[in-house]
Amino acid sequence: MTDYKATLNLPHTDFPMRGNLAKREPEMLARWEKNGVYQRIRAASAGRPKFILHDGPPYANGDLHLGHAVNKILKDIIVKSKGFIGYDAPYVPGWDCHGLPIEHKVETMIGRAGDKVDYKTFRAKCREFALGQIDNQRKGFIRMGVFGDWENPYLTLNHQTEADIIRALGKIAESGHLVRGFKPVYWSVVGGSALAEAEVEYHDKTSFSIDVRYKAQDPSAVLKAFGTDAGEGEVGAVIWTTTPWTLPASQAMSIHPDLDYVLIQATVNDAPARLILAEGLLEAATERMGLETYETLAKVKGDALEGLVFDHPFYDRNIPFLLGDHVTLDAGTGIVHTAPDHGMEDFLVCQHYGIETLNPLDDKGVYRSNVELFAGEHVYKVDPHIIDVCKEHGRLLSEDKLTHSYAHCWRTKTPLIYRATPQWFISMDKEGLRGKALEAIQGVRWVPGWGQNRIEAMMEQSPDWCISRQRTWGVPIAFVTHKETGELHPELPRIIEEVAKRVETGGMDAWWDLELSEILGDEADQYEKVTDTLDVWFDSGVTHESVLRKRPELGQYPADMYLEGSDQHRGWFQSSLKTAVAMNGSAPYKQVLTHGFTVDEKGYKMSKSLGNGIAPDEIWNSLGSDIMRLWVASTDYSGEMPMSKDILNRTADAYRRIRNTARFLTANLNGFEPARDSVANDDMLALDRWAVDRAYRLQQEINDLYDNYQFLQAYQKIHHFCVLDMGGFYLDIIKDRQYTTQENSLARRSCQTALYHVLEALVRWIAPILSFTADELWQYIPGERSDTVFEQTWYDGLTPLAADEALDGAFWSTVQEVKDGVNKVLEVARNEGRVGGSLKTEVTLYCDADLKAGLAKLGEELRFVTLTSDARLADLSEAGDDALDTELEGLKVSVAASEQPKCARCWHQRPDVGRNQEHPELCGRCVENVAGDGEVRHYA
RNA sequence: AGGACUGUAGCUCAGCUGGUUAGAGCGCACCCCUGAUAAGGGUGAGGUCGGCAGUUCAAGUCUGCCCAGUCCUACCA
Repeated sequence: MTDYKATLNLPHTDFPMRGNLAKREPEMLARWEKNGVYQRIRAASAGRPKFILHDGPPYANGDLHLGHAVNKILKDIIVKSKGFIGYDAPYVPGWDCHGLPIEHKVETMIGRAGDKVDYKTFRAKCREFALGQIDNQRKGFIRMGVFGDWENPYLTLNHQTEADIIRALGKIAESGHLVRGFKPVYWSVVGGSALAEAEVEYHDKTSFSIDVRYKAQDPSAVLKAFGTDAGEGEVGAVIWTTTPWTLPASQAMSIHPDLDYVLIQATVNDAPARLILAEGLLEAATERMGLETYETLAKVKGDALEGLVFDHPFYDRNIPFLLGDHVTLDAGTGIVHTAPDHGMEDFLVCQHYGIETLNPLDDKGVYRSNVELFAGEHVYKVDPHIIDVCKEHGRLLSEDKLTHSYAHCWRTKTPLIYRATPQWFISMDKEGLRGKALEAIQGVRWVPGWGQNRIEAMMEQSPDWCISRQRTWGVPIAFVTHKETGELHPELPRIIEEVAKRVETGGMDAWWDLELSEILGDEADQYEKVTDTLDVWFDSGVTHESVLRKRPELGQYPADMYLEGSDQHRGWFQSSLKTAVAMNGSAPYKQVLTHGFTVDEKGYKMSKSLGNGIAPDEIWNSLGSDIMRLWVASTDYSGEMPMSKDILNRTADAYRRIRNTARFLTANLNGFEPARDSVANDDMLALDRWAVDRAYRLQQEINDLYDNYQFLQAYQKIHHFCVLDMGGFYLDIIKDRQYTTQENSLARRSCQTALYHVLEALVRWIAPILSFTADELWQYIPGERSDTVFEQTWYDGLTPLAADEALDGAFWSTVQEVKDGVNKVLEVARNEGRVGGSLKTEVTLYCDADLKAGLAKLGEELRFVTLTSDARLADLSEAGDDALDTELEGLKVSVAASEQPKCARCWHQRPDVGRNQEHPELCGRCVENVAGDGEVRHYA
């Protein structure tokens, strides 16, 4: 038997079937770095319209987790796809470098600033630490295939950036949005410093527990509010507290608007007294106060009592009833003594009612000289004295001790107090920032749309933004204030600029080292430097100023897009918006895209304790970054993003399918030189023109999907194209023609031309997502081409079917339905054991008139579409019992095993096999292909 | 506890303004092929559309409640 295999044009390529990505990706990264892919893209896209995605800086601490990966990969897909769409889309990654977490890390390494090491050394160490973290994270981002200017990222710790942050602060101050105020913070009286929430530990502490009565100034008003005039004796409200030391700062009492409050008749100190407290705590409270007999006189909702005024237990001070949702029935009396100096909720309630703080305690926890009765006493020791004073005034209703969990300083292990301290705020309302911000929100495109509601709600409720921190590792609030008045120096802009210039060269230490006389001359001794640092949210919040405007390759305001996790509505989206509106009166972004968080396959968040987390390096070291990227693209980022080993494996399956489709296309371009062998579209066979048309149409869809950030849809379309249009139809059909026709025949070159066009398109479609694979594939496609696929835009060599095309899209759609019908009938026969492979069969298609006329257009080539050795057309009316219905109206199909001899070359079973003496094992067309002028094909 | 979002076959997703037996791909099962071969082709089985109640002639699609999950309310980035 002659070996005719050698006469076939079988596919061949060196593009490997298996990605082996974990090994190959690093090689590709090395090549990209060596050839400067990012710079090449910049050069290739120079002059195009810009699309600026401004990077939200991750915090420069900790190893990368999947959330980082999702964020950076989404950004990368956008940046790359915008490139293919035709934009110049530079990407400057950034890092957020200041702040408490780094400070903490460094503290554990070298000790506390101002204690074990001096501040300057401490800051230097923080800087060094942050840079180390950045290096680690950067390696990871690069490994994920994210393109950007990794050599020159923006860092909030760059001297230039620090200087610009200070300038931004100055701008905001100039515009009048900045106010100085007070705010309670956790304060360590032993350490003499403010603490962040993260530095608070909770330990048991024994405190005094007292009930105190506040006397109504106008009893009749209270009675009226209760709608009664019953009872006798003083009218008073009862509060309960475990912090008697806060009573000197007591300025109000809070009640809940929806709770029921009762007025009871009781006896206190042998005198009749009427007391107010919450009905829900009546029993517990009266028992605690030892009120054995009492009588309820009236009951009313809290909101009916708002504004009633009482006397302070021992000061001449008005104490009003305020309404607050924070009041509960957990303990006490349902009436909360309210000292804005010493509680966050107290502070907020009072702020709402316009009650300011008193600031009675100094840094060491000692009452200031202006505090009556207790001046000079220490907060830790004053409780008994205060209780005595209450008793003397007849205000004390109960006294006990209580052990409870209480906030302690993590360093000194001493109890903490809340203490109102002077702070700098960006006011939401002083200059109408809130209203302007809400207006700016309207002009932004929020993806998905609910992001707008979310940020609007936050902006509406947002309290003034406290931007000052009593920390070491942060950009200094470079203000100079008058020692007596606390007022900002009138020459603020000049001072800011003086400082900024120094910081540009010397870093933030320049501020701490600065002698005021250098910039203020003789008046220096009247002023002092503010020692607070900026909230790190301010650093990143003003990158629209310090980075977006400043970097020449960006140089644009506002950015086209900000893209972060949904938590950043509260974070960066908001801080950026506030600062931008304060400085420029507009939003810093045109579009905001939000993604959800990663969860496991059951929808639970990833956590160490559940052990359900998957680290990015696990993925890129096993399956490869492209699989991780494909997972990102194939997951709906608008909600939770489930991830598991199983999901990853599914993703890898899909990857292989796309890769193998590309590989098959490549393999069939073996020997094809596009410049030499391409066939003009008009000369191509009908089916080949159809394939190119499919790609043409799909490319338009894909362009729009990428352009609108619908990566999931783009991925699915690409995948379906590979599976359905190509694998299940086109490629299956053209194999015969590819393999059997003459190498340089029109039949084959037409097909190769189509495959080439499809491949050129496909490699670009997948590039934003499967960056490694696309660029690997790029090297195997014939023809002259750029160094990387990323220097390209979408392939422009695709041609749609002509409007007057005889075999149009609808025709081929019908052919696919016919093929489905044949397959079903074939499968029936196969299951009955009557037939095996489709080439061993002959089919008869019984068609109605329309269908028959249509299919007749394919003439003798119908069998190549059905993949059978013979395919005959017949009238539907001729169908016998062996013809089975199909899902296509007007089509019945019968199948029979072919009786004809098998051609040794093309494996079709044809009656003309053996007619040629020279090639007795071949069918007619194979003889023609092997020894003649070659078979002619018209359609398929 | 409040605010926002999510919940359609084992997995990833479609299901427009409510209207025929809820779709696709993957996976799975079975079959074919062995000239894409650690590939390829075909057929098929899988869903009380988170649950309950309601509006409606009609609900996956509207309303309410409930359940589960995620993010934010903690100044922590």
